[in-house]
Amino acid sequence: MRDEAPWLDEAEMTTWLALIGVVMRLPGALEVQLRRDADLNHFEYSVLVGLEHAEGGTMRMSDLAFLCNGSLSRLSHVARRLENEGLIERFACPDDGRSTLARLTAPGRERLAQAAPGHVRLVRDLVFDELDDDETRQMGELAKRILARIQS
Amino acid sequence: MRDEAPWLDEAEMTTWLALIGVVMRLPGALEVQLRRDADLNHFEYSVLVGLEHAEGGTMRMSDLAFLCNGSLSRLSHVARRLENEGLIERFACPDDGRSTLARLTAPGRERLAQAAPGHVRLVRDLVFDELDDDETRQMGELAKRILARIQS
DNA sequence: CCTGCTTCATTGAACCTTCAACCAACCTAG
DNA sequence: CTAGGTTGGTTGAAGGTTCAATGAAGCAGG
Repeated sequence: MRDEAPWLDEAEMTTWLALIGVVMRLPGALEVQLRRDADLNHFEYSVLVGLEHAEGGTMRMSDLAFLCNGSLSRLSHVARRLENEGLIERFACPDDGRSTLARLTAPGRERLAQAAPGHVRLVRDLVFDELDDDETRQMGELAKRILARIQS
Repeated sequence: MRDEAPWLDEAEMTTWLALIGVVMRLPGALEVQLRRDADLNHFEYSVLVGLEHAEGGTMRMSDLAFLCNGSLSRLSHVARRLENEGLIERFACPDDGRSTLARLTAPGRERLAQAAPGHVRLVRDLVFDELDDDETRQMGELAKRILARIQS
């Protein structure tokens, strides 16, 4: 309850409405394409992408959850679904008995290949085709600083 | 399947990871405060705020759904909950028999007053304390242009 | 005026996420 | 070595969102 301005000024409000608009609508826009092309939602897609970029297609559940911006519980449920579909597999970590490792399977890579081209095209359509190089850098820097605050 | 670069370049990827990070994590961060201070989720809060800013605290369901960046179906479910709690009321539109109007009640305003100070403080903490005036304007402009593409 | 199309809104079922409880493995101070 | 705390992960239940179906009301052409 420190002495702060009671609400946002006009410039801040304009920015906030645009930002929250993107935040609320972007996931839905992405999921339409992912569902259509590969029957995945955005979180499932990011799990598969996360594993694809990892050494040996393998990552600890905790690290994967953080990378995908989701809770461990959420990942655990999603991993069960993905495992039942054969897109990933899980096994105990040899180094730490508490940890579980998740690995991308060959069918998982295939599914990713189904989704990726359309996904990239959409991301370009919605974001990068609108921004020049300098604006892209600018947006990245600002988002990164805001993200750092959210994560802290 | 037009001839496009197969994936994002490094600058684009950096920007995308930061942006999607904000998109995935911001709602959760906001909801912690709203749930604690007023037992609302972010969508419910934005519904109440939308009505508060409207003439006579009243708005058509469709317009409200668009303003809140949600589907009409989602709003319909949420409106039922809010109405059961007495925070809003719904009634037929006199001008158009298809439309329903939603109005903010006095208890709704009270609930909003419970949530708002903490919400503003949090929005400042996460976003505007990190940005100077020029960056705020910059972010607003970029987000607005991206949002326009998502909405189209 | 009546037929078919579109808009506005609600509903139930399926699905997904969150929350809290739980358990096992690790770590560390005494 | 062991009791207590921390970390990593899973689970079931509760709650929220999406999707498709439904229906009422408006509108436009013949």
